[in-house]
Amino acid sequence: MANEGIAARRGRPRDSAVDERVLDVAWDLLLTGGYAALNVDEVAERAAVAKTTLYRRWPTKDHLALAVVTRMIPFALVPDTGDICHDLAEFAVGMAESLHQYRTTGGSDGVSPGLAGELVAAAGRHPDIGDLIRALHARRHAMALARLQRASEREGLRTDVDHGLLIDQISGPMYYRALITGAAIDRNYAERLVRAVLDGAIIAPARAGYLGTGST
Amino acid sequence: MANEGIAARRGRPRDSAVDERVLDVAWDLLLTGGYAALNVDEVAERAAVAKTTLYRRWPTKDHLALAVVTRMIPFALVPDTGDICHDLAEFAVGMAESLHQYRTTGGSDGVSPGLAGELVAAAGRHPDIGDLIRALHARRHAMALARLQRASEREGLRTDVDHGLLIDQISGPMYYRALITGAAIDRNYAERLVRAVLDGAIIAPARAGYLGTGST
Amino acid sequence: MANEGIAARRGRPRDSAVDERVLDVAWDLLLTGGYAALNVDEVAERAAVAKTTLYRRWPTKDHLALAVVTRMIPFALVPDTGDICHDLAEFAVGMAESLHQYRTTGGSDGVSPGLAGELVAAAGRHPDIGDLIRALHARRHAMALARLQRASEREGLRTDVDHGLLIDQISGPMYYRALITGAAIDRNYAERLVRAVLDGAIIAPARAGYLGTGST
Amino acid sequence: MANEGIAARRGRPRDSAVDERVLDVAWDLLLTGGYAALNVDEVAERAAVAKTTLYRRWPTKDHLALAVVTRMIPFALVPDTGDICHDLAEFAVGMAESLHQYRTTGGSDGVSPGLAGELVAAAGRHPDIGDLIRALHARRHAMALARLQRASEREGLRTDVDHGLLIDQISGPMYYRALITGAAIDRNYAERLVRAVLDGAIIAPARAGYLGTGST
DNA sequence: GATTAAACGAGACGGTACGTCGAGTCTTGAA
DNA sequence: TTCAAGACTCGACGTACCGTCTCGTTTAATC
Repeated sequence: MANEGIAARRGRPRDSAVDERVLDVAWDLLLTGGYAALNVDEVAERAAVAKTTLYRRWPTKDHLALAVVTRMIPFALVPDTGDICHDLAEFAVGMAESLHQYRTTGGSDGVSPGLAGELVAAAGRHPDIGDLIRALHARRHAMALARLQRASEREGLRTDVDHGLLIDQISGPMYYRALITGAAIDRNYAERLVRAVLDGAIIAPARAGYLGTGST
Repeated sequence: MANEGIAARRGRPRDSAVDERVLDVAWDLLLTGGYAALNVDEVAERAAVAKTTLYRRWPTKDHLALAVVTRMIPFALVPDTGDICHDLAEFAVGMAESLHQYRTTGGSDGVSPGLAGELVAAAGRHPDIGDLIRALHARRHAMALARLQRASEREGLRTDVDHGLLIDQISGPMYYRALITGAAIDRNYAERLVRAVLDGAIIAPARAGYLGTGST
Repeated sequence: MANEGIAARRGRPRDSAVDERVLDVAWDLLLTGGYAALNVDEVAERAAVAKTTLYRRWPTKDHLALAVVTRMIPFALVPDTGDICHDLAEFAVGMAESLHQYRTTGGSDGVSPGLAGELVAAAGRHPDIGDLIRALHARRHAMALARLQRASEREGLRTDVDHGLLIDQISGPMYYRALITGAAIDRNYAERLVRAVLDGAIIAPARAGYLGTGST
Repeated sequence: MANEGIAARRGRPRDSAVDERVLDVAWDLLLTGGYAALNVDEVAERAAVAKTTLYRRWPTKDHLALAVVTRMIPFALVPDTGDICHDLAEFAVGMAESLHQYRTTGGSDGVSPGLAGELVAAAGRHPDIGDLIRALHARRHAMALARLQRASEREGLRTDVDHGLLIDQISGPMYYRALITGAAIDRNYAERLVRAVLDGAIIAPARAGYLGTGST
């Protein structure tokens, strides 16, 4: 997102320390007071950076916010331990943790969508931000798809179920709760969700795997 | 949202025509230019209403937007025809249609979250808006739960599946696509989703019901 | 300012207690926070009076303010003890005291014109208020003129000096200091002023009168 | 009022053309409709200046008004021709002319205090405006004092009269009439006033000077 | 006693302007 | 060229306060 021109360009080179200072400050503001507290002037002042410099790197406050967030909040990845139940559950838990972080920035009440909501809105305001976010999710989707593919081949996942749909059934409820209903998204919910989704999608033997039968 | 106290209220009563004019104008602006075009001054002027009056009823632009939207975009309800597959599919389709409307206000590209994203952000900015939205969804959730309960009793829905989770698995992906991935949410997707979710949740005979086997 | 038509009018008569309550409250607000604190809504609420009622009596906040002020701040009159020096000095001192009161409303610093300035502005905004104020001053002017006339006849005041001018030379500096320069207006200044003005206007014997030679 | 730092300041320098445009427009509005017509939004628009820029220079509408006025209405100075009678008369006439300008802005009736009244009120509302105005008058006062001092030395002005008081006796009535009584303040009045004040303050020979005996 | 005229309390309403906030651009001088 | 500083534009928001209007209620004089 920042710079990296290849050929040594004329003139004074960009100070890479700037990126760091700015993103740190911005993250701090986001943590403290949420999106509303992310004020460009404030960021510039605290980071001892000119607004010009700032805008040279991020064309918009929204872009800055996205940069901060993608840097600080890990994007849930899909592990591959060989146990699809376990891996999907971990995937869901990672997602839950990310979303929880979004929720709790700005001293929020833990129910409101918080930062995540603002980023969704930002995606609506700036097509390129939308593209970025969608690309990010597409990457994750592809990763999950690949994992499911391997599960089909090795772990008895039914091949007649729509893998994409299956991923939606896991990711969707997480975001739904985070953004809309405000319901809790913890490890317990993540695991129950994965179990429910996989139930019926896996041929017998796998059913007795990692997640057991569990109860709420 | 407006008034209707029962006991003879003192003072000049609120002019209910104001609500109508304002909401109409606001809706028009939203349709035309999206959330960014919803300008309080403009609304006031076009509706021939003083800004003070406007702020007396909706304390914030966000509140006004929510009012407009809840009035103009029908909230998907859960029908009850006796066929749970069909009913849930209709429910999902209704939701899809609502979300599609959110997406396409303001001449959007049909991929970005559009108005819905802004409302989610608004829910994060104003606790009371969050509460309202959550209450709305809770009402819908309860309605769906009741429908599933009846399905357990009459239509062979397995009783050992978590009904709440089941609803999340339907609503979640819809919102996920609407707000995050930008993927299409049409009748086809809605039906596939419901089929996938119910598959395994219903005891044999029902499987051959309304939705058939279908294909992407 | 209030009412009391002569012939008993039809309908409910005005409640004279209202005037009192309102003026008391208004005066209190003026004292506490100056003209800026004189808020019509606040007055109405504190006096437990409807704004309608209030506006039925004083067509404007400015009118109300004037009413309050003319009720609470005594208008300097011209005494007649037979000693023109003494009487004019007392007159000036009375004026000084009134102006001091204006100055010190609203926790002022004692230099700013305070309430008096606002009333002057009000006189500029509403012709009728201007007329009222001018009439008030005209009345005082006439009174002073009459006093000077008697001084001409009995106390050796030179008849070739312009009495009107003489009054201006006394009143003027008082208001000038109160409204413009912020200089002190106390008894000392009042007396020095009168002495200076009368000096030369009075035939010898009076010069050794009430005010002596004084210094400062 | 504008800038003029000496040391080369960092950052974009203030555009001095802005001051000019704004003050011109504001003056125009004042002339046309008086203080009530001095509308910040209007000024900004007509001067093609952002409101923010405007408020950066004048923190308040009142401050702007004062700036306009001090720029456009010449402040009466004290000439020195060697004839104290003549000079003071000119001084008074200058003051009269200024005050007349204040009175006649906004198509006033020529009796009400007009703009001057509003400025007096402004001085009461904002301590710094009061300070500015008082400083302005203090400067004039000092100038007049100096002139009187020279008159004492060269023109036979009695040294035992209080020069400050003498100035008050000239300035005071002018402002008194302008702000309070609404009486005319023309050259004739100014000259009569000066004559009356100096009469008795000057040792014989000077009495037959510039102003003669005059009549109303 | 019924009617009627006016005052009153409460509070919504219209209108106008003010001052503020924040985003993003532009113009300097210095590195 | 980049950077720091800071002025500038643009646009909207929310607030404040004034004075009017519309109810329903109360008080008294009149029929």
